[in-house]
Amino acid sequence: MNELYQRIYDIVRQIPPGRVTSYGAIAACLGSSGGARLVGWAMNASHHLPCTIPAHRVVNRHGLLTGKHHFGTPGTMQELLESEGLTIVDDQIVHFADHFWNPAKELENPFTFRIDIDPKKEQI
DNA sequence: AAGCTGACTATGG
DNA sequence: GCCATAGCCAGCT
Repeated sequence: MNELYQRIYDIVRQIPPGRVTSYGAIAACLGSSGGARLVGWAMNASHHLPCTIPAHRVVNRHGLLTGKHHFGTPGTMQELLESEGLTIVDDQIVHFADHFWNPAKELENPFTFRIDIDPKKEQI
């Protein structure tokens, strides 16, 4: 568990300012597609952690600031993101796809999975 | 020990 | 695109 958490924190720490990613992307980078909730729980646990985790750069797949309520005061997460040059409207990141940071791609790890092929269309 | 909850996501209608 | 369902893992009651 500590190892998995450490890996999650390691990825979150590597998110460059002004960029955001999603729980699922991190989970997928670790190999557990269904572990998106675990990432959220790790973020929650990161609060009482000595090191600083930019959890505000992690949002859900819609770019919605679902975890803003866990930053002590609601609005902190949005403020942090806006201070990095992002725009948030209605708790949602504007041009989310444009600021999205894919850990599996940016980190260039071996788990890089390409979704070039569409299994539905291929119909092997 | 069993069940519920949660900062989630994918899929089917 | 929206709603309902299911799968997922860890922690808490």
